[in-house]
Amino acid sequence: MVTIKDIAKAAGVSHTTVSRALKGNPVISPETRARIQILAREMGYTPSAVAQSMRAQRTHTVGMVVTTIADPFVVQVVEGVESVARAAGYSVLLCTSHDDPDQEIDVVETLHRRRVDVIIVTSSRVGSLYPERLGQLRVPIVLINNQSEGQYLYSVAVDDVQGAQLAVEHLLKLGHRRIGYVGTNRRPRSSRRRLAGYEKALDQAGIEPDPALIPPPVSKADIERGAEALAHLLTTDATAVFCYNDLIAIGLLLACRQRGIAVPQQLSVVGFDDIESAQFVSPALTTVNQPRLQLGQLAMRMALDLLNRQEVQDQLLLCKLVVRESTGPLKL
Amino acid sequence: MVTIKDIAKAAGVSHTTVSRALKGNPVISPETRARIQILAREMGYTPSAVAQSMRAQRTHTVGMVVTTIADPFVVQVVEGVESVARAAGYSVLLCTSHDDPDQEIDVVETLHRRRVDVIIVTSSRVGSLYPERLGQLRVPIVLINNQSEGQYLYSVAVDDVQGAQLAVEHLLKLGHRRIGYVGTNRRPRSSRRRLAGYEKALDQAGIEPDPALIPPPVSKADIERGAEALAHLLTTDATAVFCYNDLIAIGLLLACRQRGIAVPQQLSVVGFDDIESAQFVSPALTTVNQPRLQLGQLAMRMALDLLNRQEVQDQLLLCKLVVRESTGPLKL
DNA sequence: TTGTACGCGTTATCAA
DNA sequence: TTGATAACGCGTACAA
Repeated sequence: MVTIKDIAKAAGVSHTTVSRALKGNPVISPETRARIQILAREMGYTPSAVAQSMRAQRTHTVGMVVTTIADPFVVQVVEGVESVARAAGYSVLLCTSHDDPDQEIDVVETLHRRRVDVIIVTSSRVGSLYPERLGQLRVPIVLINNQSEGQYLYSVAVDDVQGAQLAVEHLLKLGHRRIGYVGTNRRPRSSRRRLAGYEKALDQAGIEPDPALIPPPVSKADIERGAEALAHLLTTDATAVFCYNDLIAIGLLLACRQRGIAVPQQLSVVGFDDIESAQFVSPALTTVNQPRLQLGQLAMRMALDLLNRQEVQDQLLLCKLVVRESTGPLKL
Repeated sequence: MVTIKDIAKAAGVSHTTVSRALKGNPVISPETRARIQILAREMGYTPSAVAQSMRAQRTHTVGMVVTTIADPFVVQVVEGVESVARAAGYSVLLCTSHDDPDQEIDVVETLHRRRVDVIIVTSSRVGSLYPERLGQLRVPIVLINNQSEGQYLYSVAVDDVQGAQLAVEHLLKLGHRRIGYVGTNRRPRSSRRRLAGYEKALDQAGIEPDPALIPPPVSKADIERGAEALAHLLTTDATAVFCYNDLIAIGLLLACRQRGIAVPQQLSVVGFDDIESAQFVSPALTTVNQPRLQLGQLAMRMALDLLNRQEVQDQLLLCKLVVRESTGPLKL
């Protein structure tokens, strides 16, 4: 690996001069600067970011912790983070926690060991776990859609309440009155919030929420959760259902097809997330779009602000309703 | 940030002793070792990977270059790489090239500057671009499903020919004789290979390939490409079609629904990749499964072998056929 | 058993 | 305009 010392030797100057010449320091004479720059190119020199980090006590690296990359939600968030990061000269260290608090702590330690300048975590549970350790680390942490309260933390999140309201108001406008909600206990906090939005919308329409229309959450893969929730709802008089996310909604749709239940004629279905598959299922899924790319971009911008010692404020992003074919007017 | 020197000062020993104590060097007396380890924990010490990299001339970092994370294909490959990497004590720097050769070169330079130990690139075009520079870098590069030939490079790929053969043989077994192929020019190399597999399967069945059944590739988003290809095929007597990938196949399926063409009764459709949406579309898509997770794992293992100066050999992975509902027997 | 000194590659400070 | 030196944090050869 060629270093500035190698170049210095070849040019017959000190490595200090080389360093200055390469960064265009005006104190170096134009001729030597040019000579050294050419030499550096010829020798295939690339400055060592490791040494620079060592010296500057800054790595220009952001640690990104996700539950799993396989989650269609996560993908675009990462994309948003990466694009903003790279534009600002930062690189992204990607780690997965597999939704396991222990692994989440483990990767946060790894990232700290690697001296990342800032950490971004999606759907975290880390906050409540060990605040004293976070205090020790002194690494700013930005949470995306975090599932836990905590100090030392900054956050960017989607407005779950507002999104859920959009979904349920849409169903109400179509004439539905008996509307179910299928939650999850794998994301307790946002599931509670979407439930709150659901109840708020019903409340504003003067409808009393009916616990019978809310199948108790079970810990299962989302697709099966949807099928199972359908079985429960069929024992009720529900004419529409709002699901915690698209995968659950898709599982429910597939179960409808198996059981010969017409969507939306017999049952209207709304999801949440707007993942890619939502537009391809049949009928295409009406859902609530989370601005995922924006979520990632905003998180990274907030991270940059933190690094520049700017004031930052927690952000709440609004969702948009995407009406497709899985919802229709109430049939009497 | 607390360093071994801080601990040394607090313990009244030299930083050398601290260093040795913390890595359990048996030359240190058990009492001082214990004392120092406790002290280190209390002070919240984490060794600096930056300094360690500096000293060891090794970063234990792998650079991963993908076209875009949004590609459902890429996701699992990254997952495979990350899991093997982390198990081996490596971290992953993730970069996107957006399928732009310039950006691809740019990120490779960035990764080199950061002194990653090895680089993994998916669907690369980098190989042919600047072999002399790659020779300078001296960073081993592992390519996944690469689209270009080149030296200094190691590769892991899926057997496109075999996968395509599986798909077409399946259609032949169902009685189809007039089978179309919808390729792409965005992945020229693997599209050519899948075409080769298609032709090979036909050949073995004693069928002459008919160029009329192969809509000329156009540079468009995959979904539209599928719709457009269907329009072309409807002017022929094709009874089945094999698509370069699932997104094209899904686009074709959606177009069929719009035009009222029954799948598989009037047209059998096969995709390639087995992305998540393939199981959710209606009818569920018969497709060729690429072992994506394995692809990523294998690439990272090969990377580790390279770092340990072991012999490595380019690998070709076999695909599996996944029969769902979009293919059926030829109707006479 | 412990400590001293040095180097990894870069940049800032001070001196010439 | 250029150079010598030190420092970032760690690990190791060598000395005590």
